[in-house]
Amino acid sequence: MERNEFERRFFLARRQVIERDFAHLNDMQKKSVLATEGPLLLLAGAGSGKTTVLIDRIANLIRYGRGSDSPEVPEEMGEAELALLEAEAGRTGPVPEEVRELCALDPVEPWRVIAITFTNKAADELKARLERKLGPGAGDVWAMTFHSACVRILRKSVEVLGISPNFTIYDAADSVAVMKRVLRELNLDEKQFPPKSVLGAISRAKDKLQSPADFAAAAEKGWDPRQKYIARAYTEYARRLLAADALDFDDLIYYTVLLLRDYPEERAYWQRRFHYVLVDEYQDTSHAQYLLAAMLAGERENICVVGDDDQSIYRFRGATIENILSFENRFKNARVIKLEQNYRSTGHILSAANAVIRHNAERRGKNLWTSAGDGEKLKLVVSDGDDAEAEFVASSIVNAVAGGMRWSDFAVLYRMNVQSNRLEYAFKRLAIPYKVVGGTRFFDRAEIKDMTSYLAVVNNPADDLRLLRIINTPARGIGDTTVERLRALAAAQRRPILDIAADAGSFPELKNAAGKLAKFLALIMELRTLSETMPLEDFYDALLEKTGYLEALGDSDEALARRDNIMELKSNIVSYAASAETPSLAGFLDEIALYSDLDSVDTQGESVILMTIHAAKGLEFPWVFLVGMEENLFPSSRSTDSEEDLEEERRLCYVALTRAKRRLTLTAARRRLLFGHTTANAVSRFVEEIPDGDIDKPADLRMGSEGFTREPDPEWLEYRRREKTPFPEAPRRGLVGGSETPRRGFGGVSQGVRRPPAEGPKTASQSPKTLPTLSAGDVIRHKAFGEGTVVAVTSMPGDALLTVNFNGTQKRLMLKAAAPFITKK
DNA sequence: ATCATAACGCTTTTT
DNA sequence: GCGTTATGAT
Repeated sequence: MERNEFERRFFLARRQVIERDFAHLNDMQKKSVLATEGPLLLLAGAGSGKTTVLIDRIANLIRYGRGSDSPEVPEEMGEAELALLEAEAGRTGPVPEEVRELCALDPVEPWRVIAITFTNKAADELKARLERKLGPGAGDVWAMTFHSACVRILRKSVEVLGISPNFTIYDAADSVAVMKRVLRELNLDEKQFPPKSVLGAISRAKDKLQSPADFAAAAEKGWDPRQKYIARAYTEYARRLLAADALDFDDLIYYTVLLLRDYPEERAYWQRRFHYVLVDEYQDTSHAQYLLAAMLAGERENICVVGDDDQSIYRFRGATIENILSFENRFKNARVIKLEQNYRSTGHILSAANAVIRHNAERRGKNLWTSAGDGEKLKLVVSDGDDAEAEFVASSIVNAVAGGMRWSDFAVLYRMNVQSNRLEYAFKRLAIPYKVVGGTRFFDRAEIKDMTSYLAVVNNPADDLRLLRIINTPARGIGDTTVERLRALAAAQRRPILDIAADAGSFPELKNAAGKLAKFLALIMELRTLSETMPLEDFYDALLEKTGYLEALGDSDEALARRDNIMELKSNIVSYAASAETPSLAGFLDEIALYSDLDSVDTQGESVILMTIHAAKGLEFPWVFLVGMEENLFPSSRSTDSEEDLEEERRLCYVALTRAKRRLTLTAARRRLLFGHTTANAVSRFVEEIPDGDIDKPADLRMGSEGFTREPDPEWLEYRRREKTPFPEAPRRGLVGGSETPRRGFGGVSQGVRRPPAEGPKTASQSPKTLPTLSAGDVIRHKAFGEGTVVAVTSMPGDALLTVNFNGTQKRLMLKAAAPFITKK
């Protein structure tokens, strides 16, 4: 046989054998996994098995190297090996180890693979699934966010830029705090120069790799005088951060790009290190992030980016679809593969999502399809007010749980965090276990910021921002005047504040405070020493003790909550110390800077999840409620006058719709209390964009006539069974049977407005049901919680608070709200 | 220095 | 409507 012919056949057979390992994938997915070499753009629709592809791709690299994609055949391979491969090619099932070895062509060491994701959540999932697939060796793959990857690179290499490798990371709140001080110092009015928008301008500048000097030069040439002031703010902001050895989020990317661009040895080092670069959520990357990925890939150009232009929802913070749209221009021989088969949702859901997104002009075009069947139509439910909307959602969930679903099967998605309030209120009344993701963050709480500021100062005494926060917390007699003098001296001498404090004796204006400053300094120094000798969690205890923070809190109710939070931080430290390879104070600080509590969402836990649509990206739920489908809310009023903004909102809607696996309920309220005013908005245009064939909605939207959710239907039970989730018991007829309405407010019951009575259910709302009379000791049966004993009844105006013991766990229920779900035994 | 109240402003989404 | 911050009083 000619060597040419031999090699052709060998390559073919090898590829077929390798394919056996990925037989569970569809053709497009397989192609994506096997195309290991060169630039690859993967357009992966929602629910198209993108993560699976990413995992298998990495598995393929590690197992077979270039084997599936390169025609190269090792010299030593001969006819015997070919015969073996060709025989194996015809078979199915897992490939025997010795055959695998024949197929491998420079298998890739795990640490040569970097998979960059956008969120920690995604990175963690990637890591976990890689580990499951490949075993512990997978731990060496760099699966992390852009920001974490940059921290790791910078910790090793940043010194050439003249920045300390022990730099501190400033989060968004820190940045704002610094900027406020900068603006005050520059005498810039915060109204004319809102800190956040100045920071936004700086952020955009860094994305374009503009230094303060570059920015100032551009501002000089430009026509907008404001830019010159912003340039000054940028200069001073950057100066302060550098003086404090601090980098903000953007700096992490910015400096890494500078490092790779301007330092050939560093570039060479990192390019030699990584042979394969993968970027997830590519549609959400910024220009600088694209540069970073491209530079890491280097001339090898083994760069695989995965994204969905229809799911780009972070344009407002610098993400640019341009990256996706122009990938093939930048990488000339790029391959492009579309993944359009959806494994998540049923037909009507996908059809609705496709229909909505089709209204966007700026996109590559893609159509999701499924073989799962049509499933259920979506449903639109219009309530009178936001309170009724929330109650509808809450009672639907209780009903469904009574019918065998689990709390964790549900997600309630909304546009803005403030919308969670109403929902929470309704959920509390019905004692529904729920979790709100996002909103006020744990690490943003004052007492937590205090504690982390101590940790930050101990770790980096030059961190003036954090130092100022704690220098007099708890009060130790270092007042505003002293602090002001310290700051003035520090600014004048370009020295850290703590340095000045240490030198207090030599400044006459600090004479009065010298004693107190010395004490404070001694405290910090002592803590520093302790931090070097003690395990992290013990050090934290020592910190609490030496600072006297807890005592200073007092013992009010609020203080108790704060204590709880402080102990919660401790458990954070403990679990960090347990999981990190080499736990350190610096490592812990990195972690809390880059991780939000968004990352700890467990969709496993037995709770309903409430979150913004943004936070839901990448997640899926059997039943999704998408609330607040009203004009001015979604799409947000700020986005309706620009076509680009509107398209981003529509993509957001697309993301929301594609979160649902089986059932999707949209809700809108005729009146809503928003920003202090009652507003009445039309139903969202996005709802109108859903074909009638895919959604059930009231014939006359303004009138409303929808009923109340029934018990889950047999289809659901079947689905649950398929998912192998145990059923508590078969649904039974409770008090809320059929289409009974548990509370007023649904079904278009008007509130004193001249509106024709709705044709919907009206029984309960028109003649209020007599509330069951209950007293302590009564045994009741709750639709969702089962049997329980009433422990206490506290009467309240027009209602009563029940404390009920359900099988050992106590729940508090409002009688009126819970009545429809309760039967007295 | 600490507390209370008033005023304010902020209402998109977050690594 | 909310929470945060600025201001003033004790």
